[in-house]
Amino acid sequence: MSLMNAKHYKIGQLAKQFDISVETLRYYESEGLLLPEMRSASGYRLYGQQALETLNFINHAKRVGFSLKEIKQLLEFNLNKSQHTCEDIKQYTAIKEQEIDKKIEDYLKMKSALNKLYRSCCGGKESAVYCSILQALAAEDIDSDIDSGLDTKSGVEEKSGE
Amino acid sequence: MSLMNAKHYKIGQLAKQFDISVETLRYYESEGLLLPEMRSASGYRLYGQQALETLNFINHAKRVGFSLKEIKQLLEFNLNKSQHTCEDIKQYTAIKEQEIDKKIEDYLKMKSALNKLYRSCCGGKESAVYCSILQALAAEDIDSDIDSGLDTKSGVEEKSGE
DNA sequence: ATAAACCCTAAAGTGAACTTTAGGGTCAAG
DNA sequence: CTTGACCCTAAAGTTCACTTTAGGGTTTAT
Repeated sequence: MSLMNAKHYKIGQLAKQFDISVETLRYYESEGLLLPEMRSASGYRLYGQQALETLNFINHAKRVGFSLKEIKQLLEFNLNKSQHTCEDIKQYTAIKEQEIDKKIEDYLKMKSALNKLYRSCCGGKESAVYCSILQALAAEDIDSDIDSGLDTKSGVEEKSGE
Repeated sequence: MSLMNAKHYKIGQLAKQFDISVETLRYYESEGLLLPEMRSASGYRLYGQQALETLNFINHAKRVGFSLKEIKQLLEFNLNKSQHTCEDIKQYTAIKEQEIDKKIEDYLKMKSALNKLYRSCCGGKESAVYCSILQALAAEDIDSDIDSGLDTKSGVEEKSGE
């Protein structure tokens, strides 16, 4: 019953297997994502099969864009599968997908604006005095939402002395 | 000569014009991006026309994805246009575009992997015990690069006591 | 003249995911 | 028996772009 002859890994061995740092593993522990199965007499962390699976799960979840906080939640889902529905889990990924869509959209906008700048410039060896990139960045109307009150709003009149 | 009757804005007025916080303006100053033209007798920051232009430049540059550090560099380019070439400036935007391309690529990969998970799941009200999303995240081979040495590497043998 | 609205500085906090530092035990090899 | 590789903890630092806090002057309207 208390006989266990399963493999156990010290933190450095686990780190090497997954190509991450031991500090990261300790950090994951501090965040409640990956607890060692036990400690040796001298206090060394000993990880078992479960740790390999958890770490694998963490890596996969990271790869699809989940934050550590979200991964913690997903690990809980996975641990208590029976308490949750497919609907819940699917919804969780749907929300993440929307977030990622938003980022893609934002970056695509940036890329397009940036590429417009890029194409506008000759890129030659002449001085940038008339560089159209700098001109465009300095222009007041790439996107006009700053033209309210520039002429009419109150300003502080500065009279020579002061 | 020392007679100047240009408009000057106090920090709160400038903040309102650009719809940002006064703290942000002070932060930009601390980062060397936006210096007030002068100070009033009581130490209030007074911004002039130049500040409006700089802030406008900052906003445009932010919108296309430049960091504040990079914007500082761009402002320097803009200030000393004649010292730089179109080639330099164009190169600067090209590098940024590559970075953004990389991000888009990364996020597209995430989206695709995530969507694959999404589509695999029935999303029903039944328990998640066999949820294919959780199964996929727990699987060891979504992307096989962790199969080296799992069976052969050294492990710590743990014998009942200890 | 007083209260509200505004301004100032310096320093610390935020969040994410780690990394680094400092100081100190443990274990295997030679 | 000591050296080097490995492990431990607690706490602070990193990056980015701000925000918040604390404590205190100034200006404006009434």
